[in-house]
Amino acid sequence: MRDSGGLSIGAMAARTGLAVSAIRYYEDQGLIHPWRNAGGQRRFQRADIRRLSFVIAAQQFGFSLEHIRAELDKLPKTRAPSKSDWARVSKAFRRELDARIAALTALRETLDGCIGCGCLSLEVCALYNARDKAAARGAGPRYLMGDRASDIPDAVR
Amino acid sequence: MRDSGGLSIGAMAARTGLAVSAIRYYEDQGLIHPWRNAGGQRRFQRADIRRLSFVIAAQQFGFSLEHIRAELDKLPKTRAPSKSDWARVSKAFRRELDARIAALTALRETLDGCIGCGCLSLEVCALYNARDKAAARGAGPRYLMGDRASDIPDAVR
DNA sequence: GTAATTCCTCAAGTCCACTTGAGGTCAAGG
DNA sequence: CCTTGACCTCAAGTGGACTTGAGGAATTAC
Repeated sequence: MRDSGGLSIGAMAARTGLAVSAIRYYEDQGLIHPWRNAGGQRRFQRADIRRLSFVIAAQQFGFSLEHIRAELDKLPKTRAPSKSDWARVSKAFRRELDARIAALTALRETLDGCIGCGCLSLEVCALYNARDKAAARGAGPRYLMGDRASDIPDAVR
Repeated sequence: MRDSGGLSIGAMAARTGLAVSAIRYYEDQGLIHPWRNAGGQRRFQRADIRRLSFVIAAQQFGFSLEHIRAELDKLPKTRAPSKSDWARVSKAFRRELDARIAALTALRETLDGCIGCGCLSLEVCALYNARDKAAARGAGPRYLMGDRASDIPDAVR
C-alpha cells in the first residue's frame, strides 16, 4: 500500500467516507490531482484528505463541483498547501457562504410575511417577486449551481 | 382566453416567470391540478399562481419537488385555500427551513474553526467529521433531497 | 373565414453528480 | 508462486428537473 509514501484510492475512500468511484470522478473533474505509481495506480498525499473534506463540506452548502474546483485552483499545485493557503480559500468561501445564508434568511422572512398575511393580491405579493431577488443575489442551490439565465425570463408583463 | 374564467397555461407562465413546459411538468408531478376546458386545454385558478410561487420559493431552499408536493397536499383540493390553510403549510415549512439554516450556520462555524486553525492532524479535525453530523441532522440539499444512505459508509476505520 | 398563435401529447434529449458493469491488471498474504 | 482482493479504464445507466421537437388540434385576431 505505501509504494512511495502515497495513499491508495481505497485508503482515501476509507478516510473520507467517499465512494472510490466518486474520488475517481473528482479527479476527472479536476478537483484532485493524484500521481501514479509504477503500476499505474493512483497515489494521494495526506493533504488530499483535506481537499476532499473541503469538497464534501462545500457541496453540502449547495456549491457545484465546478465552483468548488475554481476555489481549489487557488491553492498551490506544486507544494502542499499551507495554513495560510487554506485560510485564503476559506475566506473567499466564507464570503459566499454568508451571502447565501443571508439570502436564505431574507427569503424565509419574505415567505413568513407573505404567506402569513394571506393577501391574495398576488401582483403585489412579495413572494411573487422572491425569485427575482434570489436570481439577482444567488440564493439557492439552483441558481448558484446551474446559472441558468433562461430560467428568469422577462416576467410579470 | 377567459373560457369559463380560468387562466391559460401561457398566462400562468407570464405571471410566474416559469416556462410553459415546467408548468406542465409540475402538473405531471402532482404539484398543481388544473382542469380542462371544452377543447382540452388547461385552465388555472388565480390561486394556482400562489401555489406555483410557493414551489419556486421552496425549490430555492433546496427542497425536492416530491417534498414540496407533500407539503402542498396538505392544502384542500376542492375549495381554494384560505389564509389559515396557507399559514398551516407555512408553519411546517418554516420549521424545516429553520433546521436547515441552523445546520448551515453550524457547518459554517465548523469550517471556520477548522480551516482557520490550519491543523493538519486530519483524524481529529472537525471538518473531517462534518459530513457525519450533516447526514445525521440533514444539512444540505444533497442529503435532504436524495436521502442516500449509501453515501455514508462505515467510514474512518 | 382564414391565418397566426397558442395549446395539446408523447418521446426523446440534457445536465449534474455520480454508480454499475465488463473485462482486465497490480499488489500483498500465505 | 499463486490466489485473492484492490485497482485500472471505458461505456453505459440513474435520478431529478426540466427542455426540445414532431405532429396535430384549439383559440384568437383581423
